[in-house]
Amino acid sequence: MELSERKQKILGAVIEQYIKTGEPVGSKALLSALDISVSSATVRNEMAELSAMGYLEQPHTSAGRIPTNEGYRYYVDNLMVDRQIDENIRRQIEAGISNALGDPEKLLEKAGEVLADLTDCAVVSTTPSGEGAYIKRIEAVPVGTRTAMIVLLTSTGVLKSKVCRSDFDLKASVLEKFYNVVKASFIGQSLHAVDTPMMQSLMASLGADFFTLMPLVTAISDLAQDAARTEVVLGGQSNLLHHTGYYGSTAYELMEFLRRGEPLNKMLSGGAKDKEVDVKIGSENPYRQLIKSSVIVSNYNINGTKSGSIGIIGPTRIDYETLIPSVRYLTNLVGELLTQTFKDE
Amino acid sequence: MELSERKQKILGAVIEQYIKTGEPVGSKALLSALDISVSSATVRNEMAELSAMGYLEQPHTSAGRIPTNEGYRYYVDNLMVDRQIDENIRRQIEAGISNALGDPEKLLEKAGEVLADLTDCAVVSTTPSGEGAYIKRIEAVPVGTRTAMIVLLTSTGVLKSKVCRSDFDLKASVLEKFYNVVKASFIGQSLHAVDTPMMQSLMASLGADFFTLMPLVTAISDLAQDAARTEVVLGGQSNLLHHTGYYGSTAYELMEFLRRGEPLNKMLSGGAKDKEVDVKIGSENPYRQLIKSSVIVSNYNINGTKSGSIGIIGPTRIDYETLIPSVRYLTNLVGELLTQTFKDE
DNA sequence: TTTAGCACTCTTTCTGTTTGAGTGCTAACT
DNA sequence: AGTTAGCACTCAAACAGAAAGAGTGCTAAA
Repeated sequence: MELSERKQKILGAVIEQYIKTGEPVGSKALLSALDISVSSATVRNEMAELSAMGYLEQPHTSAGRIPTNEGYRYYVDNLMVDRQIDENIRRQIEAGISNALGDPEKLLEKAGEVLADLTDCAVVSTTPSGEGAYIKRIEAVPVGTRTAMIVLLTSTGVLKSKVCRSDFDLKASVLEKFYNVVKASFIGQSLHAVDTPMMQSLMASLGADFFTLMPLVTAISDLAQDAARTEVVLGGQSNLLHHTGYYGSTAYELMEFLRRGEPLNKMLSGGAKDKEVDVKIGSENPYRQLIKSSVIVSNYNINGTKSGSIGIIGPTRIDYETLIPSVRYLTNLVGELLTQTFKDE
Repeated sequence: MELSERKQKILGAVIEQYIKTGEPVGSKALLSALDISVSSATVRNEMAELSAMGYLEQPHTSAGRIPTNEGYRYYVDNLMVDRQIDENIRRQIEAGISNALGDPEKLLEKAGEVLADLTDCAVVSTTPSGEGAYIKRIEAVPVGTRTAMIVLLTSTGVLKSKVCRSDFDLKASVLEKFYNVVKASFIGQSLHAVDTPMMQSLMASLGADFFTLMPLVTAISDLAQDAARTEVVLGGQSNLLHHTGYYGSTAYELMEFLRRGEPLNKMLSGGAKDKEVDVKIGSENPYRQLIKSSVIVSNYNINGTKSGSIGIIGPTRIDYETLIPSVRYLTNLVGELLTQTFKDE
């Protein structure tokens, strides 16, 4: 659908104005924001056509126009200037996560906080997928005569731990056997390699030690699966309460949706396939709880392969032009940091 | 301040009714809920006196009465029946955290979820304090030629990790020296023993290895401090949005307050000194953001010593009679579980 | 001490009115 | 053709009574 240059200018101005003020914008108000020398009547005619095309709508007959989802879409795809990141914002981001090295989850939490403060949106991100990660180290630390904490560390820096209880005293001899098994069967294995068949054949080979080692070994398997699972890190939910439109049960439902995590995980891993930054506006989102919201997602790469995503969730009336570069910059930065810290050598 | 038996009955009935309905309760409505044979006029007179005493108030002249903070206080201290926990609720709690063994933080998260679902309140808890915990184990796992992940485990099951970067290659010989230092100076030490003087004298004794080991050793110190710090675990914030009275900027401010953590930490560690369960109503709370809320806190003990707290935050109009036993039961259960898992032997 | 009765107050709801913003249309103008 | 001025029209928001209803406080009698 081609729009005349003037229509584009008008549509863009309406959207930018509406994003700024939150009020429906009328023909007169628009005129002053527009450096075009036509009368309000002309603008009115154009706006009427834009409405007919589905880019604008009126809350009621005598009100100004607000953008439809299609309007925003056209704006994001065609009108918006894809700017570089603002220097100030860049500095804020860097200051925020400069000293946040640690495991990936902590880094993402910190990054989420920064982005939430910056965008006044909720921030969601997924921890690096287990894809390509292998088991770097396993430790069993006795915490009681018959309980031990099993700790597993992956090549991507994910650290998981679990307390497990045995039916026998965990004497040095038992631990020694445990470490032998660990060394022989687990260290260096990819996380995905620790699956049911693998565990079964391992169990079978344990022989007489089966009963003593079983709880410890199943704990490892649990941890490996845990580490392979991407987790959703959430931040800045309360920011949403700022925005008009998120109140009462709407706010509650959205919060509950965010808390659940699993749908978010699906959504994030699905999104932004080839694009650098993916924008989903209102009803373009796959979940009804997000029907009034926009989501901006970008992926981060570790060692050049797509490993996770960071996204922001806010009202459809959101400053796409400055937020998109922010999200893109942050994901790139996170990717770089994680790559640097956990690179294979 | 002594109240006649009838006044007590009336005050109690007003409060219970108001908790149930959320509407101001008038003399007539009360009459039917009260098994007393007097007229509404008499009740009216009594209510007028209760108002004068500061236990009840009217939103406006022609409305029914609602309890003041002092009213709730009198109810909680004198009128409420301190029931045992309801059998159904007990089962729900146990079902919820039965398989949540792991580190304390995970357990508290799970427990918080259960309690939040049960009470429709926000739940806050603090992880066990470092008091009495000692360092059980330290590991350095190389994740790059010059980066290593340092992992520290305490006797109370707290696991902390941090990536640190060295200026030298972390060869086996370096690690060996590291473990010698660890064994000699850290293992078995109480978390509080790792302080600045201790670190200084340790640094001085390192001699030629100072520069190679320094980053690793300071990481340990960081982790020890980290582990000694109690952390605030938060859950069920979105529940608050259910309740009338939490909307708009009130809701936002409360959410932000919860997010900040530090004040909560102070509040929880201060509260419930000798009492089993501590109830703070409205303006009794030390922070203005909680002026419209009630907080019910209880402590959990590990090995018989007070180690942390779990509390719920909701509107002042809250079902104290059933929620207090729930909080008490859960904290006891959490204490037992943690004691069992990490007991000294 | 209790109660019936009643005047009074104040919120809530509704109804109608006014105001103002903004539109769409028509007819004139370039 | 496209543009503009003018004007009637629509609708939300703001305001103002009026009526209904809930609940009170007070008084006087039981």
